Amino acid sequence: MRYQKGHREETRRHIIDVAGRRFRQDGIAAAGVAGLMADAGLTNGAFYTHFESKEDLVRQTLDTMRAHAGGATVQAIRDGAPPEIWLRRYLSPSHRDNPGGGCVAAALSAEIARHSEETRDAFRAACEEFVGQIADSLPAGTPAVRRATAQALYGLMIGTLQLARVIGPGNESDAILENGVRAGLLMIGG
Amino acid sequence: MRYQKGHREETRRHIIDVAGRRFRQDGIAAAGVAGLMADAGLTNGAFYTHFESKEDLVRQTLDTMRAHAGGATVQAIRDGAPPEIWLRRYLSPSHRDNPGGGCVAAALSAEIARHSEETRDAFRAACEEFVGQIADSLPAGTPAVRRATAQALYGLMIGTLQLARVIGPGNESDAILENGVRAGLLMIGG
DNA sequence: TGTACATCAGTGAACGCGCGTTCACTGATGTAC
DNA sequence: TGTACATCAGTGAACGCGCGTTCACTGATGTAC
Repeated sequence: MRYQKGHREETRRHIIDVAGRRFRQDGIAAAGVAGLMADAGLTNGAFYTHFESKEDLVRQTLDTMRAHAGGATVQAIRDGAPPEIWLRRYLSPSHRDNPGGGCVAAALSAEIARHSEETRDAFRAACEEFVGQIADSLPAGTPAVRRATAQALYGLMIGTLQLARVIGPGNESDAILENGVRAGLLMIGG
Repeated sequence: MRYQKGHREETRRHIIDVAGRRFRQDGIAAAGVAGLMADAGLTNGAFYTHFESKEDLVRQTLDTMRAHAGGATVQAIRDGAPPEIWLRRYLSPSHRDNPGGGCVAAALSAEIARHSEETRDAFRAACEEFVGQIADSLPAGTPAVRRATAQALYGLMIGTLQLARVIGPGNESDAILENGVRAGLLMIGG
């Protein structure tokens, strides 16, 4: 078969899309190339016509996610939702139980910290973009103060979501999330 | 050779000690059994006279760490240091640059969230003990309020340290840590 | 006291397996003449 | 218009490697008689 124009690029994006989901869900190391390609409806051999290596895919995946570092939360922020809304959305049971479509940092920061400088740079860019969006969404303060608050808020969000994920679905975990929301609002308000 | 009494138990503890360090430094999946045993001065075969499986070692390592979940920070808390001291110690460049001797949650929470329920239970126990110690160290509030604050504070600490680790040593990373300290103190004060 | 056997922590080679990566090949379509 | 070759996305078997795990064996010491 011969393919219509743009097919190759579409396939590349599709592989990245599948990889982004699997990486966040299972971890980078645990998501194998052959499995990713099978998920994408292809065989393992085709992988290397699109990417130099698995590490190249990781970097490209992080680059692509720049604008989606916070998962669905970033959309809420873009839509101009107030902090209470997107904070609750980030620290929700739904986000906790679906890491595959969620925040990259909450799912992968510790693992990526052990990758190459190049990969970490791609991750950092994604995080900084998200922090910037949080800062823009904050109601008050100088740019510097808002950025500082946004950064700490992001740390709180990541750490709290991870704790909730380790504990797993249930009342105790829900309480930790709710607790994080309140602490976050306090950080914004104070 | 024959070994003196308690030798076996000492060896077991030594393997756990080495594993705890390597797990936090390289991740659980990346730390292989043969490598761990070589680090402990033994050969791979002896591993299974001490542990049922690698997962068994992971669980036992987490159990052993119950009282050390926050790394060196927990000692400062026990010594009765005020929050500013141990918070600064947790969110320090030294802790950022030495995950092997540091907080288990900051290094492994995302990875452990993908392990079995049994392993996650051991991790949760370690975390709860640490949160309890943080709560006891807080200056004011009812037990429930202090516990809630301690939990959110722990989330902030974990997430902030991870962000600093991904960025790596440098001014930007140091600023994130300092920023986290200030946000944490604000959470305690407010 | 001397001898035969049991115990026990550890050795190191081997197992099957899945990983990331390579490569000869396929087959449909485009292009040159 | 017909034919020969180039292009290109993808196939699928194979590569070496390190993983977790197993197992026959070692060698020093304890114990029974």
